[in-house]
Amino acid sequence: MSTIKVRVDQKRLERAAYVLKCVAHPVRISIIDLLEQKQRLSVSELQEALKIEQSLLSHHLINMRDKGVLQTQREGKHVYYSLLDTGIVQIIRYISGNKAL
Amino acid sequence: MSTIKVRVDQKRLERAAYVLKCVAHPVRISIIDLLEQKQRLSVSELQEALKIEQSLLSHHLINMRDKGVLQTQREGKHVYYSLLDTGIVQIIRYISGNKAL
DNA sequence: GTTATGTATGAACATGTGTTCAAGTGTTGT
DNA sequence: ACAACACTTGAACACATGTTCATACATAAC
Repeated sequence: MSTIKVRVDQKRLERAAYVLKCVAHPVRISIIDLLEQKQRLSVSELQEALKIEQSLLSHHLINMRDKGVLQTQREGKHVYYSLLDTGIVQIIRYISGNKAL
Repeated sequence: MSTIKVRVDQKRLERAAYVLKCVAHPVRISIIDLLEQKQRLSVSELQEALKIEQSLLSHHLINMRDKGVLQTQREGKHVYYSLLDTGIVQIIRYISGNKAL
């Protein structure tokens, strides 16, 4: 009787869930998709593409940055966001390219 | 001035977020990990491995089944769960094998 | 300085999610 | 029929999350 064990330790599990949660939202998936196409985009460029309220977008962006998915650079009035964790991209690419979905 | 567009359509976005949400939880990641190791496991076997309350486990399992990630077969008193969507496995494998996490 | 533009912040609210508990359904064995 | 076991269900609650609105901050242009 071989007992089975979870191979991933608790910390990794929590971290994995944390990252996945951050991706599991239509708006955030869209943001990642856009940033994969064009390395860096300002908030207003993203807003133009997503057509959502500015403050809502800002909340999502800051959320993603705080979780280590995005990074920012200010340039004058504009703030440019870009992908930091490229692993996320692979997940999105996999998911959005999956016929089963 | 080339405007950028989200490449994934709304329905796929929602579905992708839906599936990812279903994975974005420590207990559910563990369940997937266990079911990858051993094709099918009964609720009590899973409970033994996860050491969580039975009804909580049941809620998670049914949730995952309803979302098309798992499937069930009853055999006598036992109910066996197994993975239905193998794509999920790849995501978990990718995430849990990611040094960056 | 003031104004306009781009972005962030915080409170408030609605909604969704995870968990527990108590009770329910199936199935087997006696 | 009854008890014992394996699992499900639903209500209740706490907590997290998404959204909106109004307001604040930062930079540039005048």
